[in-house]
Amino acid sequence: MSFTYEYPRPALTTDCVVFAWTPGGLEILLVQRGIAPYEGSWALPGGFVGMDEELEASARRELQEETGLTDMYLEQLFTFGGIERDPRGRVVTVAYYALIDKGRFAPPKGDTDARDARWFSLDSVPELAFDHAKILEYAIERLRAKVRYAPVGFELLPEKFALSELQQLYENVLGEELDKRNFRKKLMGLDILLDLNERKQEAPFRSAKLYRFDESKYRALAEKGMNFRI
Amino acid sequence: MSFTYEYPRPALTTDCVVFAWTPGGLEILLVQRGIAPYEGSWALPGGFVGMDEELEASARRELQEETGLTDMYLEQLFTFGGIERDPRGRVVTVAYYALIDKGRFAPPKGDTDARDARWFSLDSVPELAFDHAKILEYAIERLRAKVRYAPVGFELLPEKFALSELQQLYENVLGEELDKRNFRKKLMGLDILLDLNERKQEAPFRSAKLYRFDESKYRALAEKGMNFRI
DNA sequence: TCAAAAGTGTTTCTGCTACACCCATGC
DNA sequence: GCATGGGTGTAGCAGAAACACTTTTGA
Repeated sequence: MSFTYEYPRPALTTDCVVFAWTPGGLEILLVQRGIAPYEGSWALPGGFVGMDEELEASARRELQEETGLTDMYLEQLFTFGGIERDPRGRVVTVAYYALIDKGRFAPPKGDTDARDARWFSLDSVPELAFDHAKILEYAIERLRAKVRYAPVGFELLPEKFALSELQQLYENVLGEELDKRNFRKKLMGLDILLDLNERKQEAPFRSAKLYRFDESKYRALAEKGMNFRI
Repeated sequence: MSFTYEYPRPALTTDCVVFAWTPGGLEILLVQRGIAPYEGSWALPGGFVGMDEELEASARRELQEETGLTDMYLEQLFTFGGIERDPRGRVVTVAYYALIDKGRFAPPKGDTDARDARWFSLDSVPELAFDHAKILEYAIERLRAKVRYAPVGFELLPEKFALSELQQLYENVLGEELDKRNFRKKLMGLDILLDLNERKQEAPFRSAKLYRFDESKYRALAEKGMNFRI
């Protein structure tokens, strides 16, 4: 089967930078390519956009296929269209980034296109195929900017989390230390955290209170002009 | 001539929201389509991406061809890929927005694809072809956010401008009134305006001092951690 | 001398920053 | 009883917001 057009068309793909957080820091999900070009190299999960498929749906489908992940926060990042970015010819890619709670998912598995899929700590990312290093850099920059003015950090945590976990997450994303008292004051002052009156289990010392991000409350307050700023 | 591929490919275009400022408020540039679909309707300037053309270069070329504008501030906005957005079939568009000093250019002219090109005040934009109303909305939102933390507003003014013009511009973009004294204090405090020791001509009353945005000074200060915030 | 816009300081308030100790728990 | 992270308040400071009058110029 083949498809013919009057004018040449670039191929169109989506690629996705998937972030997760652990107490050790931020991680991203990479797949090892099972086919040329860059066979054996690590790359962002992604693939060609179907003809009847929305761009975001394409990104979600690729993630599902290559890594088993579904239902995560996903946001369009930037479209990369450099002429030489793919040796197979002109390929334009719409890049997305995703934020997931790593605990929600089984360890990812590869598929036919992807031999293997693995988490990498952000400070030990291998060489990446194509221009994926540039895309990753762009994604980190965006995430760093966005956590400051939008409540997206919660997407990286389990539903129930301790304030110290949230603070650590922010420190990892922003790359700077934050004052514990000021951080807690700020978060509590925003009035968007629900105190669950539960405590984290299994600690060899005092256990931490657990909170949940109250999204509907956040929305209501945001309407009224409150603005999230960390 | 025709081009054949193993898998179907969406067509790829760029479209551009061109903003300019006048004392009457913000304006955008629209072209009247000379060909189907939506023949006769007003639309954003744009067109198909060439096979050996960077995305941004495509947007610049289309603007040059359809409106005569060159060398303006241009930034990628978002990629719109809705399945039904173009009746001719699947067309994905990478949207950009541009900021220009209207005074630098002759009144725009149409070309073959565009019967006519005209400026429209933002509060009297006609019905737009395709999903261009959505793209416009997105661009306004982006511009509104961006002028607060980056010195892009200057792109809409002539090289030499009065502080009151800058303030009016900000009021138009943000849709709110600003205090004159606080605005001047803030801008002067940033120390990125060069006092030209000139005054605006042709006023039937006291003439205003002219300033120029000192980009290299801005960059130097930005490096050192100063942050532009209005 | 009037009309129109340019230009200028001070006070108040709010929100950010800096900073150190006691508490609860499991071992 | 000790090691470990959890949890708390206050004072000082900087930047934002509110606010009104004088100056300059041309007609």
